[in-house]
Amino acid sequence: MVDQEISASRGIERVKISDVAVALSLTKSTVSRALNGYPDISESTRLKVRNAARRMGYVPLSHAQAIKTGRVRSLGIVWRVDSHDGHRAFLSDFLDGVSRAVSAEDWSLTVSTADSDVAERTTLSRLLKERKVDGFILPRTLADDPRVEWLRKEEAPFILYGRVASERNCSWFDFRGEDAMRKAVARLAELGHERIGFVNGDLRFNYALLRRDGYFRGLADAGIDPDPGLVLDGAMTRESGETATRKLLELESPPTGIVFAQDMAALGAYRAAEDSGVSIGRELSVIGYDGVPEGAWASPKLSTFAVDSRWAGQRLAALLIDQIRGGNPEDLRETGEARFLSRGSDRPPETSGKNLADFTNL
Amino acid sequence: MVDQEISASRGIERVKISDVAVALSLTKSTVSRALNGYPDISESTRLKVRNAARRMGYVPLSHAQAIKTGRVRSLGIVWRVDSHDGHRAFLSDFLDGVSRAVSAEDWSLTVSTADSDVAERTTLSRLLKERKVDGFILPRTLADDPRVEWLRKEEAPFILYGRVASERNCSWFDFRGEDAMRKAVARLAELGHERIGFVNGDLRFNYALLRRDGYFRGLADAGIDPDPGLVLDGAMTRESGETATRKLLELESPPTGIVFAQDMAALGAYRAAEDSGVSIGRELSVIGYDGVPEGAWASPKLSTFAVDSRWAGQRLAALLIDQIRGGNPEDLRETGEARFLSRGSDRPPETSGKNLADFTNL
DNA sequence: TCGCTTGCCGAAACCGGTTTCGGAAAATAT
DNA sequence: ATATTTTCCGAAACCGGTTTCGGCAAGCGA
Repeated sequence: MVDQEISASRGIERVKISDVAVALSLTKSTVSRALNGYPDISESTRLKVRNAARRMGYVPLSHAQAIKTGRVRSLGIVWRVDSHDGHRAFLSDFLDGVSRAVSAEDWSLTVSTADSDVAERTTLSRLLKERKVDGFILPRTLADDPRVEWLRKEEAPFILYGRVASERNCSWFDFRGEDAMRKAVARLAELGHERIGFVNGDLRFNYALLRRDGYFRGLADAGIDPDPGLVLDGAMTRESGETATRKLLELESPPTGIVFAQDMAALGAYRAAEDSGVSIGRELSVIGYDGVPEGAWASPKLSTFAVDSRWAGQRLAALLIDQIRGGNPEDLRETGEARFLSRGSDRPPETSGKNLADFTNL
Repeated sequence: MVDQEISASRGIERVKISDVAVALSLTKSTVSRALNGYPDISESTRLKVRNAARRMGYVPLSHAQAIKTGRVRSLGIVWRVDSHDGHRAFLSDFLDGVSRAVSAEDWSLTVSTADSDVAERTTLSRLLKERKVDGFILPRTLADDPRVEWLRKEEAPFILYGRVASERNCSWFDFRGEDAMRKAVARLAELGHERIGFVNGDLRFNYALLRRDGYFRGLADAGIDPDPGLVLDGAMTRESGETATRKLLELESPPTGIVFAQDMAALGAYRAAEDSGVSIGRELSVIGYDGVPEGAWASPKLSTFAVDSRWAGQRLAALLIDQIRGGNPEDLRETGEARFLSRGSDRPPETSGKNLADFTNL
C-alpha cells in the first residue's frame, strides 16, 4: 500500500471519527475502542478500523480526546533566562532530546521562559490550571527546591533534571558530576599535581554540593590534605571564573591545577592566566565540566567532562511520560556519566620553578 | 481584595464553569458569555461573574474551549538542529521573546525539533492534524521555501522569520541584514579600505541573497568596483569562515577588510589570520553580523551588527496571533534594524606595507 | 435441548466548555 | 394604554472524542 501522503487537510473538511465509523458501518464507539486497543474488539475489526483510519487520514484531535481523558499528551518546561549564559549552549541539544522522546510517543512539548522565581511559579500554575500540560520537566534543581513541594501539593507529575536532598517520592535524571570531579582530581594527582584548586558554581544548586563532595573525595583518594584556601564557589560565567582564577593565582603558594565545576568558568581562567603570564597547560592545568563547544576553540583546548544534554532531555521526557502513565516516581530515577575529553589543558606540573623555590624558602 | 493565591488545585476538585454558575444562580452559558465579552450581558452581571470567577479560582480548560472554538491558543515552532551551531546561541533569547508575547495573550508555545526536511514536514503535519497548535513560526527562511506553499495549501496560519521572494499572502518579521552589510562596507570604505571582501552564508537562505545585495550596494555607494574574486559564500561556521578567510588572504592582492554575513564565520577568520601572521584590526579589518556573545571574548573584540533575537521572537509571535485572529497577513510584516557594535576589529588599513610594494612592482 | 458463559459490538451518557435560539421583562415608541 | 423594540438571560444543541452499560449471538458444558 502506498504511504499516506503527508497532508493535514484543514480547510478541506477534516476526517473525524464518525466519518471512519460510517465508512465501515460501525459506531464511533467501536472505532474509538479499536484504535485505543480495548480488549473487547475482535482482531479482524481492529485491523479493518486501523487500515481505514490510515487510509482516510484520520487523526484524533488531541484536545477532543483530552476533554474526556484529562490528558493532553504534552510535557511542559519552564526555562530560566535570568541566570548566567552557562547553560544556554545546551538548550538546543536538550530540547532536541526532549522533543525526540516526546514525539516518539506522539506527545508534544510546551516551552515557556521565566526570569524570576515568581514568574516561574506563575507560569507553572497557569500551564497546570489551563491544563496545557500533563507534567513538568524541572531544570536547574536547587538543593532545597520549593518547586518540588509546591508541585507535590498540586499533585502534578514532574521530574527533576538534577537530584534533591529530600528524596521522598520524586523522580529525576542527572549526570553524576561528583564522579567527574573525583576523577578530575585523580587525574591531576596522577599527573603529579599536589596543590589542586576547585572553583565551584553557586552552592544553592544541588549539583554544586555534589561536585564539591566529589572534589574532596578525589583529594582523599589521592592522599592529599584539603586546603580550604584553594576552594572557591559562585563561578558560573567567564567573568567570575576569571576573577576566581586570579585569586587563586595570587595566593602565596598557588595551585598548579584547578578543577572547575563549569566550563564557562574554566574558560575565564584562560584570560586570567594570560594576564598573569601563566600559560595554561604548561604552568597551570585546568579541567572543566560540561563540554561546551567553545572549549574546543580555546588554546590549548579545554580538557573537560562532557555532558550529553540530548540524552538527558530524552531520558527526562521518557521517564516523565512513564510516570504520568502511572509509574511509581521512585522507580523512575536515572543517572548518567560525563565523558572525559582529554585535550590540551591538563598536563604534568612544571617541576623546576618558582613554586619549588618558594617552598624551600619556608 | 487579597490576591488570589497561586494554586492550581488539581487533585482537590477543580472549579469548573458550572460551579461558578451555580454559585451565582446563573447558567453556565451566561457565565461563559460574560467571561468572553459577549455584548448581550449586562455590565453588572459581567462584573459579578468576573469577580466570582477570580475569587473561586476558575480557569477554563484550554482543550475544553478548543473543542468548540477550534482554537487551542498555542503557537508552534519546529527548530532545525541539523545545521551549523550558528544560531544556537540565539535560541534562548528567541524563545524568551516568543514566550513573552505568547504569555501576554494567555497563549502557549509548542516546540519541536527536526533534523531534516522530511522530519520537519512530518512534525508540522502532525502538530497541525492533532491540532496542537493554531499556527507556526518558521525560522530559517529559504529563498524559495517549500514550507510556504505547503502550509498555504493546508490553510494553516504561519509567519516567517525572514522574507521570501514570492511575497503573495504571507507575513514575516526580519532584520534588514542588507542594510547592515551596506553600512559595513561604507564603514570600511570610510576608514580607507579599498579592497573589501565579503564572506557570505549559504545562498539557499534568503538572507544571504539580501546581504549580498547590500554588500554590492555598499561598494557602489563608495564608488568601488566590485571584484568577484573577493566574494565567497557558504561560510556559516568557524571552520568554514577560517578556510574562506585563508583563501582571501592567499590572493595576490588580498583584501584589507572583510565583511562577514555571520559572526561565527568572522570568528573563524581570527584563527586564519593568526596562522598567516596577520593581525586582526591592524592588518585585516573584520566586521561581522549577528552579535554572538563569543564576539566579545575574541581579541580584538569583534565589531559586528547585533541582532535582537528576543525582539524578533516577540514580534513574530504577536504578529502571528494577530493573523490567527483574522488579521490580513500582508498587513503583518515588520522589519528591524541590526545595531552596530563598534569594537576592535575594524580600523583604518595600514598604508605602508607589502601590498603597496606589490602594486608598484606590477 | 437448555442454561450459562464469552465474545463482540451498539446505544447512550459524558467530558467542560461555547454558541445559537427564543422568550420574558423592561424600555421605548405610538 | 397598547404596540414595538431592546435588553438580558435561560434552555438546549453542539463540538469530537471516550467510556460505561447492556444485549445479541455464538460457543460451551451438562
